[in-house]
Amino acid sequence: MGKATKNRATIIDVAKECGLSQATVARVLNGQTGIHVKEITRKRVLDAAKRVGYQRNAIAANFRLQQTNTIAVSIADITNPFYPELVKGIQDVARERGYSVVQFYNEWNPEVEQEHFDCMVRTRVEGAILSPSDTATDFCSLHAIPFVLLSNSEEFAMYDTIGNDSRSGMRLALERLYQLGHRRMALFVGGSMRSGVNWRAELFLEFHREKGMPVSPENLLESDFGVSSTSSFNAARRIMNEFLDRPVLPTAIFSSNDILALATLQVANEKGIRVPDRLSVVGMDGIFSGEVSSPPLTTVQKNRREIGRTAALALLDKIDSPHEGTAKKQLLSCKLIERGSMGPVSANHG
Amino acid sequence: MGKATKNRATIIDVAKECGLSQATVARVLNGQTGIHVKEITRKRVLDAAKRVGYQRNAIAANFRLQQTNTIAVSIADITNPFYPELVKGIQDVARERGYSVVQFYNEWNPEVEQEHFDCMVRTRVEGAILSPSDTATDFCSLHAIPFVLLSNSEEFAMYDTIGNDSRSGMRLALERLYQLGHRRMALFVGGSMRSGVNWRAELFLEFHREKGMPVSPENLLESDFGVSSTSSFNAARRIMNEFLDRPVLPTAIFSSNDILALATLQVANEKGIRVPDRLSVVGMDGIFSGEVSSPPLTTVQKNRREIGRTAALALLDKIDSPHEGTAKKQLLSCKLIERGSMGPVSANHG
DNA sequence: TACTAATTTGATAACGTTATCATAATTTAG
DNA sequence: CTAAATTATGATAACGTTATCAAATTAGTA
Repeated sequence: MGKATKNRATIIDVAKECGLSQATVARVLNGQTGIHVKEITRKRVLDAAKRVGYQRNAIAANFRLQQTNTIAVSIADITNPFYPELVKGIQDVARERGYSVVQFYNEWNPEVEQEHFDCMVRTRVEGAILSPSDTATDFCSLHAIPFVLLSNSEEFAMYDTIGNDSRSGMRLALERLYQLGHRRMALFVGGSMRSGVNWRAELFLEFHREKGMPVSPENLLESDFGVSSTSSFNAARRIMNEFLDRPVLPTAIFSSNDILALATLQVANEKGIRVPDRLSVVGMDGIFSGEVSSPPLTTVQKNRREIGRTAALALLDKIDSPHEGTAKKQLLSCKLIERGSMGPVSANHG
Repeated sequence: MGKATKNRATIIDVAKECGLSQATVARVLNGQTGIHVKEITRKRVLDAAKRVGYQRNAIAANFRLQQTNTIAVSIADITNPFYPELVKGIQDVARERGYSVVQFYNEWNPEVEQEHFDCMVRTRVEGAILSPSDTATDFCSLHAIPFVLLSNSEEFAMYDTIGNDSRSGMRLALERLYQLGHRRMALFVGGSMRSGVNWRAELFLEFHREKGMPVSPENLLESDFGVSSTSSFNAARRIMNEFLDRPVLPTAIFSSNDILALATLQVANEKGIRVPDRLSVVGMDGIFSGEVSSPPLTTVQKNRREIGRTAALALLDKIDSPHEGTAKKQLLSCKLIERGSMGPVSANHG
């Protein structure tokens, strides 16, 4: 019962209604371009279609054409504030080009992710945009369906990837902090399953070497990876609650994402450590929460909408011409958004 | 070129491979329950399927069965922090029950919304969860597709709706503020296209009448509706920038959503109006940004995940048994989450 | 007019699956 | 050791659309 076995009007019903063949009706209603049909019969068909309430059965059409006009998006978690904008960018481009988008959320679970891949194959999506749940994610079950990855990790060098140039973005922030007089900085990274954690630390150390600044190891902070924004945030708070009690603090903390930075900000506020007067806080991503914090968060903004758009365009290109030689890697540049949480080093910095 | 005309193995290929009829193969691979097939032939089929790399063609199956196992979700904007949680709740339930979810974002545009409805009909989704872009939204193009609405507005009394009991939630907050000694409160509402704006004001006034408190009209604030969170936020900031300069301020401001409240909080912080000592700020929704603000935002939390789950369950019920008499209305209760932005009225309140 | 060329319509075969019915193989009972 | 009951397999008709080809109509030209 209740199955969608509604007797909806088909092309044949329309044909009967207007006394023409179903071929003609089909031509009028869904006709490929450059097909001849008399104006008067067109009208006959259209009227009849309206009378019987015809609505094209897309399942049948897709089946006949062996195509779905659908692309898949696989991400870990739509409630992670990073993704909605990205998904929107994808949707925008896809709809423009007549594609539907179906989303899969794997909750960082590789098994679920694999199930999703199988589902993509079964449902014959025509392409996929994947944010791998893990560096070890195996794409071979996707067979012949074209896909691009959302990643800036080296691990996936053999695939087409779209990501942000986080390295340059991070340098941008560090340079600006240096320029503002900061000489004692901390790095706060979140353990992520996906990316090799350490390039940030390397870059941080390298930057300090270049500038001839020493780095105290206790200024390299790492927080647990959380399955949700809230849990990441709370983990980061715990770290900062301890760290900010130390007698000698850095003048600036760069965090590998905004959630860590917001936790830093909140704890600093609670402890009466004035931001940015005594501590500059810089994040990365550019999520909405950073706009509404007090003070607003300075951050290395990733243009998430643009990543989505770019990924979708790359995928659609690939669908249209699957030949391709080498893996293409696109790195979108980041932008430093200077807001109230960053300032020059002032006299009262110990 | 590039169309997904991959020659993927079909049931017939498997049949050839193992020397059995396609009927038998079909029985093994996708068989309905309670069908007899010898264990040895089952194995023959399974092996052959693996050899040729058979993956069921879901388009063909859907076509044959005239069903899609898909439900649609129509919302305005996934980047609005209210929705991702809700969508996740829907996805959870849907996947549990074997349904896929396809999402539509109408950007508050009723024409786009109608296009989406048409698309749902064409693609034969088996049900829809709709967050109407407007009180005037017309659902008749959905024909025989079962749907439920996400709304707590009276306007849609004739349909099945799932929403939050925002009225009770708001009372919860006002009562608590009263209990904390607040006698001079302001109401800050965002102009929304969807809901009759005024029930909040009515409730606010009614509450004050009950308690025998006067209401100064200048404490009824309204902000423009923004198409994005950022624009809502900025509009609210403008209002508050002016309002908080007045000589005599309320001791508490209740906002109809968290974004307005966060704008209030930020402007108050900028102006050195200490929250909650001199001003208590209470929001509504329970978005993530409220957890990470300084101080954290007290808010009337809507359990968005639960709304999603409830809506999905209601819809799937409706799909399974479409008889139904009267429209069912479910109002989920809200919860007051007390965080740092609310406190008792203190001596230093003018 | 008659004959070709262009245009317009109609009949029909796929697409890959599931479900129905018929047939073949096997078991059970008398 | 048959007849009936059960179990296992096969042949085939849908589902609604699009695309191919053939047929019919109209227009164009000598």
